[in-house]
Amino acid sequence: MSEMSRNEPGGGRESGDAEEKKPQKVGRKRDHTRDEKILEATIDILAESGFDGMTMDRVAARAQAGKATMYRRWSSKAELVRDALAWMNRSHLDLDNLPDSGNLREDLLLLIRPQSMAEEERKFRVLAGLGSFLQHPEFSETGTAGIFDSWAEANLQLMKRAAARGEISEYANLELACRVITSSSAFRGLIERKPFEKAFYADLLDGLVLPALTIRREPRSSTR
Amino acid sequence: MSEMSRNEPGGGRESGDAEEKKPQKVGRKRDHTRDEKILEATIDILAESGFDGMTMDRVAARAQAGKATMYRRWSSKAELVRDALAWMNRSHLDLDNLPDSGNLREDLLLLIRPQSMAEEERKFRVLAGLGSFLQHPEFSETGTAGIFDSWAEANLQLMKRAAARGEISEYANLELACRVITSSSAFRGLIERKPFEKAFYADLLDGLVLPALTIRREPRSSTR
DNA sequence: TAGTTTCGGAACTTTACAGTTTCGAAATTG
DNA sequence: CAATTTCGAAACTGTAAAGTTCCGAAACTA
Repeated sequence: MSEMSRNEPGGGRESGDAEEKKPQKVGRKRDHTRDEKILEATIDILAESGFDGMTMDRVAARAQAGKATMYRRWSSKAELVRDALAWMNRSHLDLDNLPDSGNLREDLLLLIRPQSMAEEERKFRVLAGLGSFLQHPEFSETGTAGIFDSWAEANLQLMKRAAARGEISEYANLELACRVITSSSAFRGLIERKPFEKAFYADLLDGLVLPALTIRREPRSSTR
Repeated sequence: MSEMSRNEPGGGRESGDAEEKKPQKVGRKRDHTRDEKILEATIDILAESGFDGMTMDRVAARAQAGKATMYRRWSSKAELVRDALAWMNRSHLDLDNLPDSGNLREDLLLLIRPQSMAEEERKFRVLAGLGSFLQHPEFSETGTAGIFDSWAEANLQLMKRAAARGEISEYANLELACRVITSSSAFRGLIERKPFEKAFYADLLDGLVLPALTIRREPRSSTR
């Protein structure tokens, strides 16, 4: 988040220099509830129409805001989108409250409840419509890391618990398995643009991931 | 390919109707070597700067062509890009001349020779920069199918041969394994934008795909 | 109350680029 | 040769959207 601040009453950090911009206290205060409304409208429109279809005028209209209000907070469309992505990804999976059924397959499936998947699909749609905006490396991480990393981390914890239970092989490459799950799901959602169905996910687990994790013998070492 | 034709000497298909446009033979002939130069410049710039960074003026300048020449062949930027993608994907993997070392792992690795991988990475860069242009379903297939499908098909044939040799389980889901290989590679190239190294590919094979394919017991049936 | 800053809304300016037209030169045909 | 169509190059047109400015009203401070 990098919003410009000018008439912020709370953030009065004392500056060492004398000629610094001291927090002015005169005038109407900035209404922070507008921020979220604008970010929400931004994500809404990104999900509907992608980056190119998202115009500042449309966002302003959707958020019932004036463009002056928007440009007082974000100096460009790129900055607004960057912050909107961060805002979208603020709700991570709750890593402290993961399913624990005693069975890895069940745990992995419980992770993708229909409710949370609707959210994720929306995020996918936003990402897919982002297009070449994701090109810029500075924004690429903001856009993707928030979604895939937290999911991969959750999967990894489930797998580690399964390993501790002796449910899967001690030789299994858990990080690789997690990457494959997220990669395959992302490819399906972002590139193929197919809906994320439970059957697809179950096939991926049963046909490839779980068999590989439960293999008994040591895998061949990689060639480097 | 859907280029407009007007002064084409060769394509004189006799028209049944009397008032049809008959192939005129007068005037300077169209120089077909310009087509390829323009398509090449298009792909060049797409790889460098993505769809948004590719302007018709830039392509014209790079190809040493006039814009009139371009619009005589393609009626819009979208058409030009579509044909350029098809042109880029004209060199498929040679499915009739696949490696056959007698070992699946070796075959799969032989498929990604460094030389062909440089080509593929370039294609990945083009696709990544295509962004929201890929949104349009009509072009999505042109863009992705040419790259991933032929590769997945080659992998599938190698796996089928390995299955015939008894090298991998009869229960293995070969199509799924191929999809996972292409998906993971595409995610790495398109989303993470990391280089496609042989070590990554070998890890994927050794850590996940080959173990899953060589599993002995029947996998759990998928939940639908 | 006077001064300042916010608000939504709308008009405005600027810029980038797709697509069109024009130009003189070169090919091609009859 | 004359007519026609191509070529590269450049000028031109139209439009969409980013970014700016102005407006009257509201909120806040001193």
